[in-house]
Amino acid sequence: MDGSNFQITRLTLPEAAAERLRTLIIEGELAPGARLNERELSERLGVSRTPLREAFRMLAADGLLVQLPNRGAQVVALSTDDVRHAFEVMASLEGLSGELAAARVTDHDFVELRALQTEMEQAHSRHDLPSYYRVNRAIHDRINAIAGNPILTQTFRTLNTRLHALRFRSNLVRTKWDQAVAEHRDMIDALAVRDGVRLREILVRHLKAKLQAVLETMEAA
Amino acid sequence: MDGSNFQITRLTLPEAAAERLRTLIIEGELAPGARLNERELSERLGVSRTPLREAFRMLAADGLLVQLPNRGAQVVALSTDDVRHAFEVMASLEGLSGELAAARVTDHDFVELRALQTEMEQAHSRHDLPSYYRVNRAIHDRINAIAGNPILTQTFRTLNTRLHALRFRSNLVRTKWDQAVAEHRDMIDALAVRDGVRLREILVRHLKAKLQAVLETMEAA
DNA sequence: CGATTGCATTTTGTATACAACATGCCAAAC
DNA sequence: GTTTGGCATGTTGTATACAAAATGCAATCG
Repeated sequence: MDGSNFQITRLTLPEAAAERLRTLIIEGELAPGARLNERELSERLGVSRTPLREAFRMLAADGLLVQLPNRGAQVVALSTDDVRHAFEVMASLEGLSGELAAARVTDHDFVELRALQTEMEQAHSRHDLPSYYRVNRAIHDRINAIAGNPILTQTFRTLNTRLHALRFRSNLVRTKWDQAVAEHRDMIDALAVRDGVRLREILVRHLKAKLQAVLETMEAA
Repeated sequence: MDGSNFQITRLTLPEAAAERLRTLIIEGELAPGARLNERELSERLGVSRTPLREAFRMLAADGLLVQLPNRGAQVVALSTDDVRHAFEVMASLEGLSGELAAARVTDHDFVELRALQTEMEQAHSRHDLPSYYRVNRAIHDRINAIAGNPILTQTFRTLNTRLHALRFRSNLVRTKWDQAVAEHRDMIDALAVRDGVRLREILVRHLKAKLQAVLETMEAA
């Protein structure tokens, strides 16, 4: 990785449509359970029905839509059980990710992670939630990258995308936030001594806590 | 579940096309790396290009095809690293599956598994490889079902489908086969005493052995 | 009054014509 | 001789017309 990436990426029309729909779903513009009328949507997006249908298929593969034969597509409505199941799998994958990362982490990676950790603590003390989420994601992505298993990364990302449709961010109580930051400190420490087993444990526990927070948010709504 | 299922399932045209393509890929009729010409394939399948394209999108989501913009679809060619990575993730998921299954297994499940185990041993002593594979798969599916996490099942199935494109079955050396059967016995034993940790270990080890066998087959070819 | 059947309307599914793009070849320029 | 530009050809991408299926409503029958 040398950082210089000159590749220009033109999105294909179906990709662009899928991208747009994805944000519409995640931002709640298209509510869970909503039926998507092809003609209407194609007009709203300024795209004909053919590429829109391909976008539907992509989003269905992501688990963001379900397609019923002859009855079109609708936005998935996740049950609390779905969320529990997804987190169960994600915890396992994060654990694996941590174990692999501990085995492969380089000093250079470590410097980067420390920097991110500092950034996170600053966001925390500033009560800057958006920055916190951004850095949080960056740290987890970084660990995932260090693990060096693209299939793991992709599998995890897919599950994560599904859950994003919940928009559970926003209400994070103080004590949980403090705890999460502390857990991140522990993660970096475990990585520093390359203790894969401990890192796995921390990550699994971390996700369990997150699941609880998400379930509480869901119940509130 | 009452067993009586009257639902008739008509596959949609894209689904049917995808199904057909899937077997063509798995059976090697469409070789890894092969480019799929839309017009030609649509004629061979007796389907127009529109549903065929939707089938492409589904298979691309499964990871069986890659789609390059304006350059069509081609069958993925898995590298040994891809296989290693996939197995790494699958081992983790199987482990989780075992852990969950041990916590939830009922006596009735257990009777079924014992029956399958007996069937497997018979196939083994008959040197009946096809039956062995069938029962093997049934056992793993059963454990997965007992685990009771549909998202886990689906995630696992997706990864498994990708690997099936390799067609690594066939040459299984005697010692490995003996070992695999013994491992299955251990699995059932671990389930019997609901020892999730041990079941996890066995499953992870089991998959590691399978990976070795697959890599050897790949190198031979 | 309730259930059922047929019809009208809406919506999705498929085929196909046309547009945009990629690719390979050849000629011209340097 | 190598590179560049233009053209011809084939292949993918998109829009749209038409077919098939579902849905809602009203009329009819019990």
